[in-house]
Amino acid sequence: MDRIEEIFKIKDVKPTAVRIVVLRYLLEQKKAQSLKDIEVGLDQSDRSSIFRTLKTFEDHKVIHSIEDGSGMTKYAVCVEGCNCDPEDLHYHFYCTSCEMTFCLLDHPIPLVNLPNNFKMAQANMVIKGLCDKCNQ
Amino acid sequence: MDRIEEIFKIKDVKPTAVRIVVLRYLLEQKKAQSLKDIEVGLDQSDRSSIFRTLKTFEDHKVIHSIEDGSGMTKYAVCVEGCNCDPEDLHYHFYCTSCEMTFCLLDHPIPLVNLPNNFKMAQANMVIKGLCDKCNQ
DNA sequence: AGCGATAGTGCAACCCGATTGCAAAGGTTA
DNA sequence: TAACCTTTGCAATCGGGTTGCACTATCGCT
Ligand SMILES: [Mn+2]
Ligand SMILES: [Mn+2]
Ligand SMILES: [Zn+2]
Ligand SMILES: [Zn+2]
Repeated sequence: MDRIEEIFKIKDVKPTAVRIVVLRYLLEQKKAQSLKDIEVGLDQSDRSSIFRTLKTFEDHKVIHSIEDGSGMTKYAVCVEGCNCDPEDLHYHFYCTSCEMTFCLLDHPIPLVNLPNNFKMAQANMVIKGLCDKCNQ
Repeated sequence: MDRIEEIFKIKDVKPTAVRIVVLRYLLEQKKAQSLKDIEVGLDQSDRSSIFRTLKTFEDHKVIHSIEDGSGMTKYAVCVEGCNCDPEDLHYHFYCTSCEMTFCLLDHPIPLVNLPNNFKMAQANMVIKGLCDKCNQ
């Protein structure tokens, strides 16, 4: 069973035509993708179908979304075993020059001592600056 | 000299009618405000004027913006001495129940060891969950 | 296989926060 | 005062995101 089939099975998502091409596309990318990126990258699928696919994927923790401040939500495939719990979260890096957004997969976010009685459920942690390519 | 005059002077912003009411309004708030929040809170100033005022304030580090994932950028007045450098940044908390966004002023963000040659300039760190009021 | 129920897709329209063009109003300077 | 620059208000526009709806594919059952 290949990676894509496996993900659909583990995350309990029915594999459909659009879902398969979107997931395959996302798995090929090195940077997080916006809805527009995916639409352009696939060039035949409908935007609203991709949109609903992304919602489904996010609900089932196939992907996670990143608010990088660019105005477009970005999406990236979750790593194996990720359940999108606080301990699964990682930093993201947004390069203000090339406008790429990366998952810093080996940079888990630290536990933050919140004020009394505050309860953390998720987090969106984005570091902005210059990536290695742009920082010459 | 009161706080408002002082801020305009220190941050080198010319105090104009709209700027004065916007800054005064922001200083009164306990939670970060969206453009819409400010427009409603002031109820006579024009949205685009407020918008441009916020841009001016942000450029001059009078306020900082927060992308909390709600779809509306939020703004909060910087504390005295803040220069919006990495060491001045703090976590934010977005309550998914009451939809309020707070500055966690006494929670500075930690230094992150970025991959080789990456350079951090800014950050947008938002923790999401339930605030003390909503976490009953 | 046949049939009704359910889920997914494509298209077009809409929503709404953000942004801009432009002319009027205000302020500054010589 | 006259020329100039800045700020403001209004209306229009942009663009990402979202939704209604009809059509199609798939599923569950007989
Ligand atoms: Mn990620
Ligand atoms: Mn803040
Ligand atoms: Zn870059
Ligand atoms: Zn709350």
